[in-house]
Amino acid sequence: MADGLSDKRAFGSTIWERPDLVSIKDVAAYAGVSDKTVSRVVNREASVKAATREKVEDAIKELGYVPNQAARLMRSNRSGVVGIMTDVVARTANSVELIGGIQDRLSEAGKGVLIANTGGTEDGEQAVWRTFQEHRLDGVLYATMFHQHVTLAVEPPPLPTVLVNCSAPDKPDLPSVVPDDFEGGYVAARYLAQEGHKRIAYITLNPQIVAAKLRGAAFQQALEEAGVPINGDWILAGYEGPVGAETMRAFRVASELLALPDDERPTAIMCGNDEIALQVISAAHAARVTVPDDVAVVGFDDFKMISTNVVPNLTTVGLPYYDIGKRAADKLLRLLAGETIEIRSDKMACPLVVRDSA
Amino acid sequence: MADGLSDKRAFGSTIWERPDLVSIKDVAAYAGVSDKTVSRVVNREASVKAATREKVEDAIKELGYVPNQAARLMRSNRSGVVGIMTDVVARTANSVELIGGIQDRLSEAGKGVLIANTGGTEDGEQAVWRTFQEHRLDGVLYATMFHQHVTLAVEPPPLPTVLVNCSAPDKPDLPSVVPDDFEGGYVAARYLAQEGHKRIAYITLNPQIVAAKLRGAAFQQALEEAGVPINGDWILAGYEGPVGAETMRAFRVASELLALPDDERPTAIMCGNDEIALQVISAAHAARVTVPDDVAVVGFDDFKMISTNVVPNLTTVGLPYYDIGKRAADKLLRLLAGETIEIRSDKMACPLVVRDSA
DNA sequence: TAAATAAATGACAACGTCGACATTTTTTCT
DNA sequence: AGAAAAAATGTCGACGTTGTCATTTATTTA
Repeated sequence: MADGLSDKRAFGSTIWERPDLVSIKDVAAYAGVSDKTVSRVVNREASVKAATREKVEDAIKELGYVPNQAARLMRSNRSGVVGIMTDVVARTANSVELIGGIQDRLSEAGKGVLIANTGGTEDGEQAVWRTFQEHRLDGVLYATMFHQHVTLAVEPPPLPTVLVNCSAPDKPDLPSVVPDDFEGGYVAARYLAQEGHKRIAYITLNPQIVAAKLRGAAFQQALEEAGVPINGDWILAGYEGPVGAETMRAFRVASELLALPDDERPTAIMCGNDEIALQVISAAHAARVTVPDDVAVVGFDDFKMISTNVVPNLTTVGLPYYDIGKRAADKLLRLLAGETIEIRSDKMACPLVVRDSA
Repeated sequence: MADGLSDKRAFGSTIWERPDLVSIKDVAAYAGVSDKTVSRVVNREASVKAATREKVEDAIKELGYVPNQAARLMRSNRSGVVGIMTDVVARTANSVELIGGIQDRLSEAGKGVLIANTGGTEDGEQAVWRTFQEHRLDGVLYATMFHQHVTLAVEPPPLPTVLVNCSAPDKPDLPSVVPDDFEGGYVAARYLAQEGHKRIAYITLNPQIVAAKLRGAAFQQALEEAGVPINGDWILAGYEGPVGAETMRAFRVASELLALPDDERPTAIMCGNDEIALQVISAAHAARVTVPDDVAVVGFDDFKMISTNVVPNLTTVGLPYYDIGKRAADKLLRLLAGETIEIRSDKMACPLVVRDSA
């Protein structure tokens, strides 16, 4: 066998030889017309006689001609491709929806999509900017995994850019699309208040995170407005450690909360995200406290993998990542079309999804 | 305000004017050398005097020159970009790792990555193949969300292609990289047997799915080899409905299993994936059956979001998606380099991750 | 020091496509 | 039928880069 492998066909059809590429001129010669006429057919321009068009189309099919975008680009200097630059977003569950929304909107507009990871480093980001410029991308969507504040590695961005899920406080002119974490937190807390809860605890994300701050502020405001007392001891961090390397401690925290006597225990726990909520429900089970009868649990993020699989299904606040992606793409497209963008920072509403846990 | 918006600076720095692009000739003129010399500097070719190189590099920096990849491509007809074609994979949690692995390997090799979704339709797939050809991509990684059998919409694939997480039974020559679901199922079942379990149930994925079949067969073989009896009534589907639109029923199924008297109840439940496992654990809690003391639970897939957050943490079989991606990318690169690929279908081992639930 | 060799740089064409403009063919109108 | 207008098609060059080969400049050798 070792010997036979030198044969080109040794691996059957998986050896792709790179056929001499068919150009527009080959087609023109084959069809007996000029290259320009072929160009016209390919680009669906008007003034081509039906008979000619047919002749050309046959030739195209016969020769397997595929237009060379690079050559097109070279004339127009517009690639028709938009870049998505992410820190590590392309590796998280959220990102999936985000990118889906972006892709859907861009492909509607006939744009291609190029995804690149910066790896979270400044060097990485610079390299990506460079690649994007080399490929003459039309624009860039700069997306992060968490809602956070960012500083671009290249200032000002050398290509039209929209921030997605992040904002640049020192560059307020950069358009951005972010979730309205405040509103989401507010809606969730108000819901619990309206359901009659008077003893509400809150297990937070890493407090460093922008989203955590906004949600926390909303929690306080909603309860104040509803006249529900706020117990400072019941606002507890579900994670510990620095951003990006935190460890979960929601189970422990929740267990302590739930170990309180019946009439001192919180009747509702709001959670910084669904992962925390899962730990809280696990803790409730372990403590023989039933959800939602003894404690209501509200999550955040609506990670479907958790929220629809845990029993009881999670009542949670959805992060509209798909819509954020779509909106951001739309914004970039409008920017590219030369429209003036009035609203620099779009905040997308976070809907409360009521299921069984609260 | 409405009026002022016509002013170019109304939106501050977020109006990117497209500056007249700097070409190699501009740099050459500025540096007082020929365009070819600039080209040599840019491409780090040997024979350029240090003084000249410096002059040129200054000019490049001064003018902000960025080479135009399209023009390069037009001469070489090689884009240096690899396409990832997915059904809907870019929208699922698994895919995140898969794509990460691919990206890491490809960027090592200095290749770009272009991700495109087919939307799962034949038309969509054809459109993507076309785009890939138009951009003269070097090669294609054809990835699916589930380990499954596929038929390409364009036969034979017009570009060098490696299948990722799928295989084409009617095209055995197409290189592919898939998880070794059989081995994973085998390891999990054997582990339970070795732990002394004699009454083991299995709640499966949609039985249509390739992975489900392989894992099921492995379950049977492992138990047979271990001399553990197999109860046909305890092999139950955790989902119902057609592939892609199934509904979860693992909670119900598990609840029935767990409602059996203590000495008839399974002492271990193997699950088709971690979502099923989460429902099983939920059911155990509801039935006041403790995990793992009364029932051990083993998941599959190691979705971190579930496996590390539910308490007890899930013992599960990891799907090495990152490695699969990396391996597939590597395989494609070797193919592109003209190497002969000996092994057409790589099966990647699925490691058992022992945590607390079994 | 002149010739021979090596190193550095330059001139020019070509890649595939399409825009500007020119030319030919067809259709319409009188 | 002949002229004018409209439609169809063709010619040519430019886009930015690099390969080929030619030319200039610096270095080594006899």
